[in-house]
This record gives sequence, structure tokens and C-alpha cells, in this order.
Amino acid sequence: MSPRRPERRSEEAAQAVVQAALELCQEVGYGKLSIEGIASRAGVGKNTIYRWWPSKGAVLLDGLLSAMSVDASMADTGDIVADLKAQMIAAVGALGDTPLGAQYRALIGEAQHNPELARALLDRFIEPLRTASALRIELAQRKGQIRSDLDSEFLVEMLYGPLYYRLLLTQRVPERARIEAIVDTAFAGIAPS
Amino acid sequence: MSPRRPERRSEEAAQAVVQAALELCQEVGYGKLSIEGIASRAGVGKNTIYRWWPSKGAVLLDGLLSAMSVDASMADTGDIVADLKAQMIAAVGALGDTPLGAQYRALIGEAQHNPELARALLDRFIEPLRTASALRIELAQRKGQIRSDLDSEFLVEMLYGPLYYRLLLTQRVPERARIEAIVDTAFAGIAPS
Amino acid sequence: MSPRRPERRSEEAAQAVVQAALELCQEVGYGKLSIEGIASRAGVGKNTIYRWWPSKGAVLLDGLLSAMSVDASMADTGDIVADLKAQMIAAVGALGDTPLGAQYRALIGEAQHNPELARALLDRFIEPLRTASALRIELAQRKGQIRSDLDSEFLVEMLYGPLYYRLLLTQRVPERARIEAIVDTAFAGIAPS
Amino acid sequence: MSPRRPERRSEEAAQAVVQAALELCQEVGYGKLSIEGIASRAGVGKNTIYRWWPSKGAVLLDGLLSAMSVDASMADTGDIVADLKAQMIAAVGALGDTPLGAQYRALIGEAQHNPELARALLDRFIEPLRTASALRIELAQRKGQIRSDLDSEFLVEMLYGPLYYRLLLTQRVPERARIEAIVDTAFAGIAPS
DNA sequence: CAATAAGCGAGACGGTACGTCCAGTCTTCTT
DNA sequence: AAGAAGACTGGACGTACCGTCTCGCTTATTG
Repeated sequence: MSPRRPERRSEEAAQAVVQAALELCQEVGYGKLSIEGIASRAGVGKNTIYRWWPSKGAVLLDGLLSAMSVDASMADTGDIVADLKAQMIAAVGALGDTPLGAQYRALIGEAQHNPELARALLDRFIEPLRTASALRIELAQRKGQIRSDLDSEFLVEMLYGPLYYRLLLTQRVPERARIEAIVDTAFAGIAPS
Repeated sequence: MSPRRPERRSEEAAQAVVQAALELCQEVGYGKLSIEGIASRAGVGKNTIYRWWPSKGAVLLDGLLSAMSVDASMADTGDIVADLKAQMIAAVGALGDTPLGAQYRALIGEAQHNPELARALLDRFIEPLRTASALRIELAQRKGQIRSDLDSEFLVEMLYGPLYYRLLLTQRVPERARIEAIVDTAFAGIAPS
Repeated sequence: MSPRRPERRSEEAAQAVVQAALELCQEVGYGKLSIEGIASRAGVGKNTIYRWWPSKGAVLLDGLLSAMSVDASMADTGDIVADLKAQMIAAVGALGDTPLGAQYRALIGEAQHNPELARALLDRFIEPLRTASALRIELAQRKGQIRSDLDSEFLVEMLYGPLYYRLLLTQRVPERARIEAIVDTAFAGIAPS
Repeated sequence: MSPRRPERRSEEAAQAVVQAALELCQEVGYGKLSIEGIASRAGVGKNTIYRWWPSKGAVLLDGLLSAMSVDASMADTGDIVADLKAQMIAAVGALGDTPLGAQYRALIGEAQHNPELARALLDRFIEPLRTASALRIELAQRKGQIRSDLDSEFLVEMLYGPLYYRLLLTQRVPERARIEAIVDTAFAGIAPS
């Protein structure tokens, strides 16, 4: 009845592949990362990679997920502004100027012309983060800390957009003060007082 | 003394290359775009491409620039909110759901792991747009239409960030109403009134 | 002490393998014949093949033997010339322009660089035929129908050599008249009368 | 007008390929000979091989031809029997128990299921030898040294057939005396005197 | 006004990696 | 306890491009 995808037999092979991909990507960069290289580094046949992943990007996405052990939940201290700042600072700390960050950016880049990868990236990484933030925002809206006439997803984009602009377009990492300014400005608005 | 970059002899060859790159990219997608393919389509020797461009991305960037005939200037009707909305709507119209938009996104993507291309893209495309917007914003600040305690570049990021978030992360194109909401919300702030 | 070759448990599996090999070889040709293909066609695990045969050639040799149900005995009508002609015509009929012939030729070909297969082919197919012919020839020698100063194996080679020359080098099949000419000429000699 | 096959640019590459193929074939055997191996040994890209040869067999055929610098002409001392014996002994000396002989046999073997190679082998190696022998035989026929009621090609097969039988089927090399016996017997016939 | 250099098309070259197929071994589950 | 199923490492396949390199040919100064 079910498609009967066979069980992944060799879990250690899978881990070796993902690990090798992460290492190699840091050593030679995403552009020169090759499935042959991953296979050889992992001591694995190429087929084993092709059996379980559709592209090198997919392997790297698995690597990203395992390395991040992504904590989608967002703190709730009662202070939405502080919570947002903390979350954004943490995110930039993890995915900013780090090897992992470079891989994340490369994945977003590859996704621009690889719809399959785009889907996977969205479903398994970006959406969970979006949702976590959106939920926290909705809570704040119910508490009257944020305008409640705005869609929570829209608010996520308003807040995180400036972060990604920096990350992807100028490839510089916003420092702490700038992140705090983003949140403060988003709350206060840019119209003259 | 100087590297003696020779004059570009064959202007028509250059145009054929750029044109072929644009066409091919639309036909087969950025991922399958190859310099061999461009050369063959353009009826040009591979060397002619390597002589003038460092990578396929650079060719495509030239194509993007020529196709956009980028108008960096930003209208000034006196109403900064209207001008920003108009500019953003126009930008999304040109670079959103169009073939050119796909190429632009692919270039941003490639730039994530190709510093040389990142530099060129920034200098020749993104910065001019940023600057144009920044100048218009500074004018508005001087007129008291925008808070003047904020850096204009920062303001650009606050306004355009949400646009790029949609474009690059969810790969959906913000429709007109959403763009207007972005500007309005940026001005008004998201704090409860 | 002995290698303990286990009993062949599944006789039907063995037959399915051999049958599948024959069919596949006719369909895709010896060069593209693979053990994987045979196993899958036969509905058999690859191991089952590796357990009983050392190479795809060995499987095919079994197929050849079973398909020929090789009749090593040679008719004895009393007329050695007629008997030789009949035997050679029959052989060419079976192994000449037929699917089975193509497989036989492929096996001889493979044997040129596969000593193990060469040995098996010789022992189980070629030698029995040689011996049958040699025995019939010795009988004829005793009856005074053939020179008795020549070794019977040598005579087999003199008679069958021209047949195989055609078969293996020019890959054309000698027709009936030519076969008869071979025998007649071998008897009469090529010296001018 | 003509198909314009481009001139072979790098003659040294071609020679390196053929040389590497000969060496490797002797070292690892025809069965384990691979185009990758040849390319790597020759210090050549795989494409360079695929550009000029359709299969590893074709490379080896070139090697065989160059190593043999095939002398198709056949001596004419006036004594056809002696000439035939000399030619056959020489042929067996070159292609019998030698590395080159193993390659020749492997090529004949491969040709059994590779029609393209079969054609090339026939045209460039076997036919020239056949023709040389046939011409010499026709001369002898005109001199009355051989029955003239028989086709010269047929005679070639009668004489060389027993040689190839040994070579290809039993993979033993006929020694000098046996070769002489073949010729003598072919002339005298096997009918009792 | 030759000659002489440069750019040009074409495409061969040594390479790297692709994605596929198969070899031969090993493991798991079924009968 | 043998067999089917098929995952595993590994090697080679034949293809596509990479970026470099000759080739002749055309063109455009420049001695």
C-alpha cells in the first residue's frame, strides 16, 4: 500500500556522508563541493549518496539541520522586544559569520535555481523558524504588545527582512547594536515623531 | 606599466555573448547554463568569453544590466511614502515574477559563494539602487518626512529587507497591497497605538 | 576435508537463472549481459548466482549445454566422408547463424582472456565433440578409409579448422556446399593431380 | 564537401594512448583493461580517447597494427610449400605465445560480440593477410603447384583454419613440426594412399 | 604598404565531476 | 538454513564542461 521506501540500512554511512559534506564544504567552499569528494571522504560509494539524497545541497541541508539541532522554540520572558532581540542575536550568532552561516547562505543561493532544494529548505528549516517567531508574536499581540491588525507572518518578514538583506545582499553580518536598532525601529516606526 | 587591457575589438561579439547568455538562461535555467553553451549559441570562441568575463555569472550580470538599463534615479513627487511605494512596486514588477527576476535571484545566489561576483553585483547593481533610495530618503529626512536620527542606509534596509525576504526565502512575489503595507507599517511602527 | 560443496537446493532457481541468461543474451547481446540483469530476470538473488557460477560466461555455458543437449555421439553409416559432412552440416546448422551460435562465439571470445572459462568450455563442450569425432575417425582409419599415419586429433583439427576460421574470423557461416568441399578437399588434398 | 574530419592535432597523444594500451593490456590483461586506465597511464584526458577511438578494442587494434608493422607481403622462393610453411611459422612466432598474441586473440574474442570492432579487425588486419596469402597461392596455381579448380580464398581457409583452431579453441600454440604437417597433409590429402 | 601583431572562430587538449551501471560482498527478513 | 531482496564499497562507463592551448583567418595599426 505504502510506497515502501526501504529502511535506511546503514545509519553510520548516512552520518559519515553528512559529516564529510560539512567538513568539505568548510574546506573547499560550496562551489567546489562535489558528490565524488563527499563520497570519497566519507568512505562511501557514490550510489549510496544518490540513493538517499537528490543533490549535494540536500546533503548539506541535512548537515545544517543536524549541526543546528534547530531549536524552533522561542523564549518567552514576557517582554516581546527583548525576546525578539535575543532570538535575532542568537540566530545571527549561529548563522552569521560562521562556517555554518556560509553554508546556510550557499543553500539559500542554490535554492534560487533549484526548486526541489528550495522546497526542502523552506519546509525543514525556514518555515519552522518562521512559525516559532510567528507564534511568539501572536502571543504578544494577544497581550497587547504589538498591533493586532497585522498578520503575524507579515510581521516576521518586517522584522527579519532587514537581517536577511544584510546577510544575503551585502554579506556583512549585522552587529548586536544594529539588530537592536532594527527591532526598536520596527516598533517605533520611521515616521517623524 | 599598466596591464594594458586591450581595447574591446569586437563589440558585436560582446553583445552576442550577453544576448545568448540571457536567452540560454531562460531556456535551460541558471544551473545548466554553461560557457560552452553560450559560446556556441553566440557563434563565438570560448576564449572570447574568457577574455572579457571571469565567469558565467559575470556575463549574466552584464546581461541583467543591459536588459534593465537600470534607472537608478528615484522619482520625487514630494510625497516620500508614495515615491517609495512606486519605486518598490516598479522594482518588483521588473525583477519579481519575470525571467529577468529569476536571473537576478540566481546571481544573488551564486554570489553567496563567489566573492568576485558578489563584489561586481554589489558595485554595479545593488549599490546604485541603494544609493538612489538613500538619497531620496535623505531628502525626505531633510524635509522632515522621516525621522532624521536614523542612517539612510539603515532605512533602506528596513524598507527593502521585507521585500527581499519574500523574494529570496519564500520565492513568492509580494503583490501591490503587501508592498504598500510594508511601507505604511515601516512608517507607523508595529507597536500598539 | 573436501570443500564441502553444498547440495544444490533449488533446482528450479538454477534453471531459471540459465534460462534468463539465454534470453537476455539474445535480447541485449553478450556484451551487455550482466549478472544483475540475469538475477532480476530470473527472480533470484544475486548471491544465488555467485554461489553456483563463477562468471556470467559460466552461466551461459550451462545454458549452451542444456540448449544443445549435446549429442556427442557421431553417426556411423559406414561412409566416413558422408558421416563427417553430415556432422559438420548439423553442427553449423545448430551453432552457425542462430542465437545459440552467437552465444557460442561469444563464449569462445570470452575464453580468450578468461582461462577459467576457457578450461570449462574446453572440458565440457569442445573436448567431447573433438573426442566423438576423433573416435569416429579412428574407426575409419581402422577400416582403411583414412590414412592411418596421422593422429586422429590432428585430423579433427584439419577438418574442423576451416569451419572455425569462417565462423570466428569472418563471421560468415559456411553453406552446405562449402562444407562438403572442405571434407572433399581434405581427403583429396590440394596438390595438383 | 567532405565530412571535414579535423586533423588529428596531437600525434604524440595518440601514440601515448596506443602505447599505454599495449602496456596495460600486458600488465593486467584484456579483461581488466579500461579506458580510464589507458587515459591515466598515457597522461591524457578520457575525451581524447573517445574522440578518436570508439572502444578499447579499437585502441588495441591500432596498437597491434603498429607493433606488427604488418608485412602483408609473402615470400616467393618458387617453392609454394616451403613459402607457406615459412609464412605460417613466422605468423605463429609473432602472434602465438607472445603478449601480442594474447592481445590478438582477445581482439578476435571481443569481435565476436562487437560488430564494429569485427569490421575494423577484418579490414585492417585479417583481410590484408588473407589477400597476401591468396595472391601467393594464385601464383602457385598458375605455376601448376596447386590444384587450380579451387578458389584461392577457400584454400587460405583450408590451410590457416587448423592453425586458428589450435590458437582459439585449445589455446595451445602449434609447434614447427605440426605446422609443417598441416601444410603437407593439406597438400597430400587424408585419403589413404 | 607590406608586415606584424591582435582578436577572432573553432575546437583539441588534460582534467574533474557528473549520474549510471554493475561487480562482488554482506545483511536482513522470509519461507 | 537457504533464498529473495537489495544496500553496501568500489570501479568504470560515456558525457558535459572547465579553463588553457594551438590553429588558421581576418582585421587594423604602424614601422
